[in-house]
Amino acid sequence: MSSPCLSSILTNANLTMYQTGLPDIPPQQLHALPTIHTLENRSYNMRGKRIVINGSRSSGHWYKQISPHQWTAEHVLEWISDHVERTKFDASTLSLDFCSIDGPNLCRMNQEEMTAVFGPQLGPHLYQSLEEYKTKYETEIKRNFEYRNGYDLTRFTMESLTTLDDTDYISDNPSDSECSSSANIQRIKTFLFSNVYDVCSGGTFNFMSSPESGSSESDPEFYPVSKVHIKTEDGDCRIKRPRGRPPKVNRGHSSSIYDNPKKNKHAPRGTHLWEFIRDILIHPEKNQGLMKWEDRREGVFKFLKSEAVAQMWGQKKKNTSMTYEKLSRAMRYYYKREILERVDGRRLVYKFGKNSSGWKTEEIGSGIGGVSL
DNA sequence: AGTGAGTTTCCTGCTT
DNA sequence: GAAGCAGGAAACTCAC
Repeated sequence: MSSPCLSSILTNANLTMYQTGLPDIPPQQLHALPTIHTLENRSYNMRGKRIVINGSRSSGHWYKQISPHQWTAEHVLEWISDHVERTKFDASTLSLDFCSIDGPNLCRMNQEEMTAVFGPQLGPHLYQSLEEYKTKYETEIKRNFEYRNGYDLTRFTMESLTTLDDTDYISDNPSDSECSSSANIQRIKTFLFSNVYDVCSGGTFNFMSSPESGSSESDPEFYPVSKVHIKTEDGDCRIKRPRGRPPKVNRGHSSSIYDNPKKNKHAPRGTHLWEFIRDILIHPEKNQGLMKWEDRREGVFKFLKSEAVAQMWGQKKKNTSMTYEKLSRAMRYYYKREILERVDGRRLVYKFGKNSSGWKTEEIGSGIGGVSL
């Protein structure tokens, strides 16, 4: 059975999935935008559980972020749609019967079956694409697990791992005697579940390919994800990420499409945050209601537009994800070095400390600190 | 290549 | 409840 409406169904499926109205943002900027990953809430089904994922980065290709074994029918539709679009294939010749197929069932199909379903032109193309996604996902997840837990998973397929039950004991680590088989399986399941469902806990990574290319030739990249919450019907279970800045992935691989083109993220000496703040205060032309002196002689000042100042600082450092929260953390580090002093009980108010310079009227007047009015 | 400085990016807990 | 503050932790870039 063929349908002339399939292409519109594919389009509708995509519209349904991507109706957030995200603008076209280059991947570098997408990577840096602070709020872009908080825009979507999504639901997936896995073994009868409804899972709501809040706050994953959106690329517009959700299926690429999930293992093919966990694709829903929507993801499969999205994936087919992508290939139909890319290959300029006539979607009207496709059978609608297979548009409700989900990832696990899709993964069970061999090349002949795919060709029979999707035709000799699209079938092999889809089969090859699916194999690529399966392989990459399995390899990376296993590698991450092995790296963190020391188990050798090479003899297991993704299917066998996701369907492990507690009677299977797969530890290859003889020193892991205290670890029961059940606990082991649970650990692996938890890890796989976390990876498959876009959960990042420090060393866990998300799977995504270039939104620009959208092609299977472009290698999907792993990158860290921030602030992901998972809810199940059993109750809210927020996955905690470890403290500290998440490690940057693909360190040293400058060819990555996600490498930020900015080279000098770190400000050159002489343009420290406190100096930037000071310059805003002493240069009225730079300070358009952003900050004000509370006590000029004492060096007490206040942020009037904290986020705007943070944005300016971010602009200077070529970091579009700068926020007042981050800026203020850097400000608080100045307390220890006595560049700033605490002003207790007053929000957005800071005071220059004894190790700061160039803000006093007499200094400015005599040109100390390289500042002139 | 190693190291330290100065952030940046997370977090939790508390206060306003 | 939101916003801000405080400070721990870890990772980052850059200068030396």
